[in-house]
Amino acid sequence: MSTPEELLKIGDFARRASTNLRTLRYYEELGLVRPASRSAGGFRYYRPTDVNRVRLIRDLQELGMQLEQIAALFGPRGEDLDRRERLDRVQRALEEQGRLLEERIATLRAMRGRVGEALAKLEECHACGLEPSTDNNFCEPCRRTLDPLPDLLSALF
Amino acid sequence: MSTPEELLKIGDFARRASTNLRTLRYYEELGLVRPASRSAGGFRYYRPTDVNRVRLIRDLQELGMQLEQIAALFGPRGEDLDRRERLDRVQRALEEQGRLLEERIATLRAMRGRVGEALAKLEECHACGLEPSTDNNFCEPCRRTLDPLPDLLSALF
DNA sequence: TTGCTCCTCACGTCACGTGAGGTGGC
DNA sequence: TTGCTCCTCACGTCACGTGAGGTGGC
Repeated sequence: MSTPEELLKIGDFARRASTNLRTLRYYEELGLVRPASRSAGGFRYYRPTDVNRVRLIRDLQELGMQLEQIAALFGPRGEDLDRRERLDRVQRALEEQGRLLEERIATLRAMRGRVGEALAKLEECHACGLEPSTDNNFCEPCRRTLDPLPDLLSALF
Repeated sequence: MSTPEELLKIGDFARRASTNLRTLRYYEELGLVRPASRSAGGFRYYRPTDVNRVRLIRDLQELGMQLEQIAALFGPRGEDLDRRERLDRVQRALEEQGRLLEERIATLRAMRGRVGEALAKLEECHACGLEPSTDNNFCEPCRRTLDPLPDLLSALF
């Protein structure tokens, strides 16, 4: 016999999923995460394994996806899919997430590189005694090297 | 003589900054990016170097910062800061961005690892002939190994 | 003068935040 | 019965999106 998982009230479920009641009710409205059942009084009861679903939704949001896109990625969740369809759909969703992750990691690494360069240049600025003048507003371009500043310094000066 | 940078109308400026008019006007409302001047008829004119500022704002938003936090990170931008204060403020902003980047990259890498594991398990599923039953709803737990599914598969099945 | 760009309201939207007022469950 | 959790509206917010109706600039 499979252990019949204990259902959770929305508060406990929200805690396990690191989210809150409002968000869960909104996800339900969009059909993203539905409680397994309701009590006679209207209380929502959730399957513990569905916390994984909530966490995945949040992760995909962080990757820049809108809730409607996420719903489309998940596709219908009925019983009316056969084994093959189900496996294929899951694989496509995972591959899509993988693509988004690779892109994101690449751009963040590039950003990190630029931050490093800006900090290095800033070291030089500490050592340099020249004052910014109206001639080179906020030290742009650099009076010492006459080069333009790294973009990040240009943004922050 | 320093080349007096040509000022840009909001449309050209938006194109260079990969954004749009509404966003720039909203940033102005919040005091984040102000046009260098206005024409008699009210047209905004921007300094080309300020595209760096706009791009930085967008990058920080992608890292999860709100516009008010970004404004605070930037601090006041008046002429009334001395050289040392200015350099220190810029350094703090860059270091903060660096921290956010490291955190973000680490969590994205972890996510990528989990996607890889899920895809590997899915390969096994393709090879496995067992049908999901009501006993193991959507193959959870796995009927072959009796292990729980990777969280991502649990979320997607 | 014509066409394109820009202007200022101002209402709409997405993903929730935050009460108000009321009821369910151990 | 008491206290805590939950319920459903419903209005508010952040960061813009999207016209409406009008004017500026080469």
